[in-house]
Amino acid sequence: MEKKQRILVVDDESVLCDVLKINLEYAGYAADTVLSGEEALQKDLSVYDLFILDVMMEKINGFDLAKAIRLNAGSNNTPIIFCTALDSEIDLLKGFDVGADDYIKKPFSMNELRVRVRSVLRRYSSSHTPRIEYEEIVIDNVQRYCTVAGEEISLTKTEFNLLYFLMSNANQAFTREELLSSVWDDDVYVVDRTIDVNINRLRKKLGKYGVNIFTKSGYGYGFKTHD
Amino acid sequence: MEKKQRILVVDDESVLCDVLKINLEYAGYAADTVLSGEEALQKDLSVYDLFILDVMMEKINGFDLAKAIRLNAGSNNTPIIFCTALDSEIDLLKGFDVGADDYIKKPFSMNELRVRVRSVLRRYSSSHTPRIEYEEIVIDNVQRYCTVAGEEISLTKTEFNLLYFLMSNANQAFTREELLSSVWDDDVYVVDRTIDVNINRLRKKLGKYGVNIFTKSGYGYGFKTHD
DNA sequence: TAGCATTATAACAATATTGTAACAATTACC
DNA sequence: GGTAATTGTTACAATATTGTTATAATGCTA
Repeated sequence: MEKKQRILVVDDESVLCDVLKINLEYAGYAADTVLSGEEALQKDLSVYDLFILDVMMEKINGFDLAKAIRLNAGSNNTPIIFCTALDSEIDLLKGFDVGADDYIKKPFSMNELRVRVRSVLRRYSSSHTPRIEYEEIVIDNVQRYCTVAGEEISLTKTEFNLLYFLMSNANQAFTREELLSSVWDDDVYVVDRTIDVNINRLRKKLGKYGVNIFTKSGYGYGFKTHD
Repeated sequence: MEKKQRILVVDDESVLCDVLKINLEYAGYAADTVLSGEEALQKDLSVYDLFILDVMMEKINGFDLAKAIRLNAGSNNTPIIFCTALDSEIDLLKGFDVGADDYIKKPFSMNELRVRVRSVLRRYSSSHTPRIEYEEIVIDNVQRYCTVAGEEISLTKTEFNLLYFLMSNANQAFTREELLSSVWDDDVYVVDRTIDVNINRLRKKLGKYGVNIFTKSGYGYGFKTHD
């Protein structure tokens, strides 16, 4: 089991903290929450892989907290996602050189959040799981090969990325939109049926394990490791 | 017409209860009031979307009541706003791991209260819960699975959304109109008997738990977690 | 309990979604 | 530059889902 990535959520609304914590943990991260910038600064910031900060908080606001995080040797490179309720704050954010890696406007859905978090972490963390195995499938992200029952199957880049993503997030269903934003580059636009085609290609190449890629009709796809 | 959100006010001052009730109802919520924690615990807590608790009450104080609410399966995620007269209690609240979602200091204006209530309710949405369980039924919005007694039952998109909605608002009856506007896309028009058919399909797939979907003749449907 | 209203259910039709092959566009590689 | 591999798109076939209707069953009220 891979080491979970740690996320610190700083928001003064404890409901939102709870909901975020539940959802992030469900998505496979280790999440801590604190209700203020002061509390955040008492923590050991170096252990986190991502910060999610509310912009508008009493005393220390999100911007100032971000600055403090940037000054801390152990966290000066850690990505930050801001939550904001107001458009005016977004403008501020963009102008502001505080190192916002992304922002998300309240109210947001948990799906949206998961996509952002994953995408930011993917950009920043070099620590991907190098190798994932499921039964006879081995997918190795360092050497970039995939074997099924010892035999190498040649996957194209897209197929590889898709399978790697699905397998590293096994037993979750993803919408086509989520897959697009998680597997494809941010700046390309492809129609969502493209995913179906790539799923189809993957299934064929996976042979008897093709059925492990499941379809949720009306929703999307996923990789299952059990029935 | 959207279903009104229900609020339970627990305060031992009956004048304050009345004032709160009038104001909350005026603001468009359905408000019930009780004068003690004991009375509160006799209610079906699962129908409420928010609790407003006085901290200082005889016998069961607000903190203990909150703990009880958190232990109840149907209300363990429901937000709580505490009312308190003393600063010392606020400090306690912050330190206390009871899941206070907000607090408001007495005396407060009705405006203040409405702002808090709206903000907490807006942030919190039951649809954010990744996973709901009731006895042997598990419905998981991340994996998009529904299992009954460990066995996956395959639900279509509509069936899934319907069950998820009913279970996340358990023990409430919804009219067909409400279900249409909550579960179906806004831009589709379907006749309301369609809901009966989908309810019927769900009941079949739920097997012995089919009876948990109750019919309120002349009104609509709901999901009950007890008799 | 009769009579009306409402709901349950099955069967069917209409729609929507997905699978797949073929092709075109793009990229990678000698 | 030419060739092969990759990738995205489209079209159409195959499935699956969804809504509607008709009729049976049940519930409600006087």
